[in-house]
Amino acid sequence: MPELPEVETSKNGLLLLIVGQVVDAVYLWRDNLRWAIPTHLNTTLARQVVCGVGRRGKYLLIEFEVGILIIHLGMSGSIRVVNRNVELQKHDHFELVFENGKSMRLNDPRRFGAVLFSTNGIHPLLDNLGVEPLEDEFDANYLYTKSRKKHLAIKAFIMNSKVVVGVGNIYACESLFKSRIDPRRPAGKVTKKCYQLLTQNIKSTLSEAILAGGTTLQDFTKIDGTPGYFAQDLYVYGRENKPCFICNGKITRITQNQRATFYCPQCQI
DNA sequence: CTTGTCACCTGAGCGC
DNA sequence: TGCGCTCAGGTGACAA
Repeated sequence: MPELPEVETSKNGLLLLIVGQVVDAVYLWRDNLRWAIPTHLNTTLARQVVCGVGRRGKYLLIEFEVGILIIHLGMSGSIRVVNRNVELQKHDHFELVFENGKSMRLNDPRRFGAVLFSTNGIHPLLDNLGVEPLEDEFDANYLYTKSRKKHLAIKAFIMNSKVVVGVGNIYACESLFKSRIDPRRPAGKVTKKCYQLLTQNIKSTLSEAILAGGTTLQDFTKIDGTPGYFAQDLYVYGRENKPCFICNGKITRITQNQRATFYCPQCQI
């Protein structure tokens, strides 16, 4: 579910709601998600003040003086901030209760997400991550240089978090469509001119999705539990056999690396 | 090193 | 209603 815009949407919500708040209690409603949740968090974070909320790729970073709480939403995770007396929902796995009576809850049905902790600001999962797509260093030259001699498909290339973080299945499909690039093209054969288009379209697609509050297909909700509205702006994702908005041809669905790819065979070459 | 596949897990939707 | 099947926003670990 959550790609970069969804994580950014969650981050922005948390910035408003939990920065400056003091942790009253930490609840681990189960001991693991994708990995074990550090059991010491209830003592480590007690009485700690949230000093900031950040994001690296699709990782949410909740900053304390004693370290950083690292949260990943996996495929089906979402975060809500509610009053602490609100009843727990099914799949609420982790909870930070604050002294102001609010509670931040991580809900994740499929449990591909993660809750981790770093005392020194570094973590193996955050090492070796590629550039942020909305930063200036992510440009045509970067992708062009990185892709030379690569034989894998352009779609897999831009979804590789060691190249650029935060571009998931939806936005990869959408950005390639807007750039009129066939998702199957070998990354190493894509011209710099095409990469110019592609980097611009990745940036604009992600930015617009952030403004719309992310894409809600099934699980994702914003901090207040309401859905994002970017789904109504999708050109190809989930539109198999529907007419292309540009040429009226049929949107096609193929499988690449066991992930669905949607594209227009007429427009994308 | 590069590329592709599997695994992790629950739930929705569909055909029968 | 219910069963069995397919599919779903991610990504680390491993195989070839």
